[in-house]
Amino acid sequence: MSAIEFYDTRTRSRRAFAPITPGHVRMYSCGPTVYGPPHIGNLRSRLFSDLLKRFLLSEGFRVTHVINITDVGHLVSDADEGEDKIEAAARRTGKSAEEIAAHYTQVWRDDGAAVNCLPPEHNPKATEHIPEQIDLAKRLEAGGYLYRIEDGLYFDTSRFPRYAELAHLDLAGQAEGARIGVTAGKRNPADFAVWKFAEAGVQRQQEWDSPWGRGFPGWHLECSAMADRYLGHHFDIHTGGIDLASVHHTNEVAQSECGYGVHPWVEFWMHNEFLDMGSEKMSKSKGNVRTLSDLVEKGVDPLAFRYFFLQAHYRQQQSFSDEAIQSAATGYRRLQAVARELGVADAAAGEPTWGAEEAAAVAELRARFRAALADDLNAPKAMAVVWEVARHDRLSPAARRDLLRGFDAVLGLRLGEARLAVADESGQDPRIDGLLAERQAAKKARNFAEADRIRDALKAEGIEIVDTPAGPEWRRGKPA
RNA sequence: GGCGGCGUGGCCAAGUGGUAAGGCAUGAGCCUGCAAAGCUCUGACCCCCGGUUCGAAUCCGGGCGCCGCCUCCA
Repeated sequence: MSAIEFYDTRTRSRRAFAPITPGHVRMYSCGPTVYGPPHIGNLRSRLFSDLLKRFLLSEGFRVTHVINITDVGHLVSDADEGEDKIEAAARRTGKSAEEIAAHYTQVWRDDGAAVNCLPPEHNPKATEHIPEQIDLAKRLEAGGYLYRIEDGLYFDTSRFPRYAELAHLDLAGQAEGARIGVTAGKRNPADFAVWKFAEAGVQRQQEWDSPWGRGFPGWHLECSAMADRYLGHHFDIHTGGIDLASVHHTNEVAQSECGYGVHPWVEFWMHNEFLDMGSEKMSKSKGNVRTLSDLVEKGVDPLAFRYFFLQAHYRQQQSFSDEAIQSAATGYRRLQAVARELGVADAAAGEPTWGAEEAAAVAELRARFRAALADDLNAPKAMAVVWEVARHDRLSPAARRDLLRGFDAVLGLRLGEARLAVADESGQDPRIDGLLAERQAAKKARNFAEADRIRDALKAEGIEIVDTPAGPEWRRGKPA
């Protein structure tokens, strides 16, 4: 078996992967800041970490996966100024910060479940780990990494020589650029807040006492503190969107390596690329973010989005468009049809038996599927193997069923399961079933005009009739 | 100004030195009362120009085009 290789952002290279503790992988994924609905780009990140986790599980590793919920401290704008996102949303809607956070945390969990992501072993909230964050800040203060200015406690990036390492930053070059805003009092442009002081006269909903006064933690602090709490000082994999590398992750590294005295803090940094939205580029300020619910409203099965995700490599920008998601939905539907016919989800099916020749073919396909994923998680290549099995005309149904079942443990497409999507159950509505019977009778009498009339009438209601070898079925889609 | 990525058939997308996976769509056929579904068949001068090589989509140089990050952002 070939070695597992993953691309690591820090070293900008693909390396053989092996967990620090044999047999046990510890990974951390940057989760949502819960001030608004997750969009499909966020979902790509979630799906990426889920695919990674499922693959590691299929390799026999025990996996401890942590995904944080950031429910405080993420500022609306520029470096370390502006309003806290959650406080801002609360003010805008008249709800409490807790209500906002609780609501969007639930949406995030529901979306993850809808696309069949495994729940993380730990899903810690920043507000429930304030002591851990204060502890880290104290460690940094003791090490002389912090300095205090008017609005908060800042990390002095010049004290950390490896600051630019993860994202390969050219700090001097950047400083010449016009886009770096400089907060008054900061020693270096890249310095960031570890603890922010509550402003006098401004009543925040979320603030805590600390050795430095009342306030709230800086955005990056919670990830370092919670990763440490659940995974220890040194762990295997940290994932997130590519945009997080240069600021958020860079700052996490600075805090963690200086605070906990480790290097490297994380063995593999894995970043997923963005969804390319083309002309309809998503922008929260423009209010045109696309969410999973938007897709569902258009009749797209959430798992069709998962299928869509699997069609491109995670480190490649993936073009999203209605046409692209619709073709994925079609492909997914067909794959499901095959899987159902094969009984992929039928628990009753016993251990398959096959001859030596077939066993060799099965082993070869299984090896290619596994090798594709071991090759820096090349999902599209693995999907090609899936289709090869789905359309194989020489393997026995039992062999194909067994292969697809094994593949799906990693893919998470719920292959072969009866899905209750928009439209599955037929035979549940007496009126429609009655009309269907009438149509059958008309067909039998070769009165096709009447048969088609019934079909058209139902279609006008958004109900589609499909004749199958087993008889007519109907399903309710969206009204045309 | 700095950092990084991409440009493969109508669309999405693998492939990083030996002459192009897969999905969707299109067209033709089979099936069907008609549809739908399903099945079979169907398509590529790999952005352009140079170079290296026995051999390049794959490496190098130069163009052109597109995108992301550096500021909250997956």
